[in-house]
Amino acid sequence: MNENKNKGPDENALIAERRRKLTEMREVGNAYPNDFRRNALADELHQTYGGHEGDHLREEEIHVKVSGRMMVKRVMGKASFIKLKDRTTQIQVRLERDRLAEGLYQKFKKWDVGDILCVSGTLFKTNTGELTVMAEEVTLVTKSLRPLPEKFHGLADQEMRYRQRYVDLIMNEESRDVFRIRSQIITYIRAFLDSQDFLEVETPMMHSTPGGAVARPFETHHNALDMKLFLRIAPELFLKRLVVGGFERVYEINRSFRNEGVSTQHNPEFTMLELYRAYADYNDLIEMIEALFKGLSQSILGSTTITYQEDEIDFSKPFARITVEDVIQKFNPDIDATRLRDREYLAGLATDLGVKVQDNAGAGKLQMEIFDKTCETKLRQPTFVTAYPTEVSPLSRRNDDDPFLTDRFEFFVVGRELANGFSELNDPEDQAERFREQVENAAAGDDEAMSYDHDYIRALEYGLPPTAGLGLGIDRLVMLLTNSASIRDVLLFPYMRPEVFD
RNA sequence: GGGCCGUUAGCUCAGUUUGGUAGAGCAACGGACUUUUAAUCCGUAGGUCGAAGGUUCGACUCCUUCACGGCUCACCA
Repeated sequence: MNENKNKGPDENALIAERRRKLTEMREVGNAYPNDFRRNALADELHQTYGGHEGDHLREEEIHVKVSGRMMVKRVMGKASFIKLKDRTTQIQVRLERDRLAEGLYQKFKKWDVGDILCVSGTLFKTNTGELTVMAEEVTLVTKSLRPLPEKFHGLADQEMRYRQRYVDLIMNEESRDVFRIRSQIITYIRAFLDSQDFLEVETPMMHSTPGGAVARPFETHHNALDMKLFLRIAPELFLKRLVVGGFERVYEINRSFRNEGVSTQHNPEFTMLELYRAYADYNDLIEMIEALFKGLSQSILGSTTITYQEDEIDFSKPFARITVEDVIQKFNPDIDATRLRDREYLAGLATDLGVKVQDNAGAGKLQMEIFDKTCETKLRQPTFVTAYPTEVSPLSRRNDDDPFLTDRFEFFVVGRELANGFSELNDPEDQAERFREQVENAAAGDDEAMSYDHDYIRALEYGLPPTAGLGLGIDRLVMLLTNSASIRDVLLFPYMRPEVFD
């Protein structure tokens, strides 16, 4: 038996048996060779030779070198079938004792499902027409010490799928597909923006003043400088500094961090697209989002209609647009439309809905409470809600005709917010005033209120051109396009409480 | 944070209602088998039933607390 220090957690008899096999391999040579180079991937072989007649293939004598993890092993006496899985898909291999070097077949029979093999051989087709490699040489290049989950059901345990994503990815092709699509979505977004002359940038993730969103930040500490730092809650204020600097079109596909609850739609760290475009307003962004979503669904899923859980979503029609006050009326038909900005009236409605009304909440804040309670989940089809109250939009440009409102929208699909955008507030004096209000709110106990960012005001004083900007939740977008019910299904390593190893 | 549900062999699951000391399939181990497709056939081994207490002659089963997870409500994004 091996020494204790070499053992991983959860050692059991199955692992011990495989460890014993590894020890035997070490005794007769290099147990972890790395000198084999394949010359074909499984899906290339299926595409190129899958249509060939079996007799034809025999005559062609096509030699290939493949490698991958052994997912299936069927030993039938002096011959066996196995399946190797590479990054594309699986390819079957047949091993016959009498075609292999002396004693090799006996060694192979001790290998386990999960081991990583390299095979050289010739293509042929089985009686049932499956493209298969007849092995001439076979090498075990990585011994797998841990047994894989059961082949038919795969890995079903949700907790283990998230904690040990590597096992989930080995076993569940649907899970691999989700992350392939995630990558395609991000690639598509980059191409979409790059083609419009946007510059991709990276801005700090550690902020001395958190800002750009309404949320509690994570705090950390810089030892050498002995100072408090915050993980960013949004890159917004840095990106707008870049527009001041003359990068008129910028974007960042960013990881941001918010110290809030965890749910099927919230992870402490999440990915967002933020983009800023000078000489544009929020209507231009609405058009961009509409074009982006139509292009994405067509390109990624091959259709402009998609199924998400219980909903059929149609991206082909023009997306709906409605103002906050109109949508509140639509879903609250008994409301008194003449009192939509009457704080006392709204406070009463909010209280009836179970909202704890804060003393410093104005009509705008209360409108949003009512919206969240009565409207949000009903916005199933793609909808832009516009004209958000200034009170809840401290970075948005005030509407020219109605100072109660800003030129802002949020984008909803399947009852969830996917994006938030607005014409940027580029009046430094108005912005300074809004920051002061936020500071007052913080003093009054609002622990999500923004801080006063002096350097950001200074940047605005140099002059931010008229600009529009938006944030788009990438994780929620991926959920939508992969029909995933939980944000954890689209995050490779979602946040989990630490596992206890004893 | 509240509510509901779950945690049994490496994996997928029975067993809990009605307490009597744990089962199957796959995987493993030994054997048979040269075209399988969740291969098949014979045999063997594998579990302090999430943890700790309690009730009981006796607890996987009933009760309490805790841990982790899922769904959901609240809060938010």
